[in-house]
Amino acid sequence: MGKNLVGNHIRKLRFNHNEMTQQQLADKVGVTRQTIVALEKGNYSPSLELAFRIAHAFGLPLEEVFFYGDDTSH
Amino acid sequence: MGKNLVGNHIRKLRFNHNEMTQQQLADKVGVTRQTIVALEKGNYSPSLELAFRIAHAFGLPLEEVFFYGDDTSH
DNA sequence: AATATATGTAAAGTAAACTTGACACTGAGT
DNA sequence: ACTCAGTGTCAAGTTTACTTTACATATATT
Repeated sequence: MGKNLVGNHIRKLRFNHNEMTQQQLADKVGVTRQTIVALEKGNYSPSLELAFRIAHAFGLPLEEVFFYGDDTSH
Repeated sequence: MGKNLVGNHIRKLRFNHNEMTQQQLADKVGVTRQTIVALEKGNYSPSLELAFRIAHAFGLPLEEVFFYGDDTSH
């Protein structure tokens, strides 16, 4: 049902990179925790605006957090 | 309302880079022409998925087409 | 003058992103 | 045994992205 073609490394980044909880990330980017859960699970892809804010929260360019199609590079 | 914080270079790219009409771009990325109009006008920001497809249509990385906040670099 | 192409706009509808509130499970700490 | 932090999930609601249809205007072409 409308297979989501966009993937992300949010969960990995929370642990490896920042040791951040879902709630902390949610607060930092201004959404609810449920939204972070949904994104990590791949239920849907974020708005471009939210994607920018999340990437910014990790101090990374957008395309190092989100990718289109298969994750070939990481 | 709810000022759109994401900008883009779609219109510039259509002319300078590809000589593409709104309709051609719309077809290429699988949306209607009205969506392209709205994006160029900055009425709203696209989904992340659509942003990826548009960047791909221009053969550019996403962040060379879309930017967060002011356009400092171009 | 007529036709075609490219663009702007607007109203009403659908679909998807995101919120709110609530409850369940696990693992660590006391 | 109890509590608490972190996570998963679900249902119902709001907001925003996107569609559909339709009409307007400007420029170029015949």
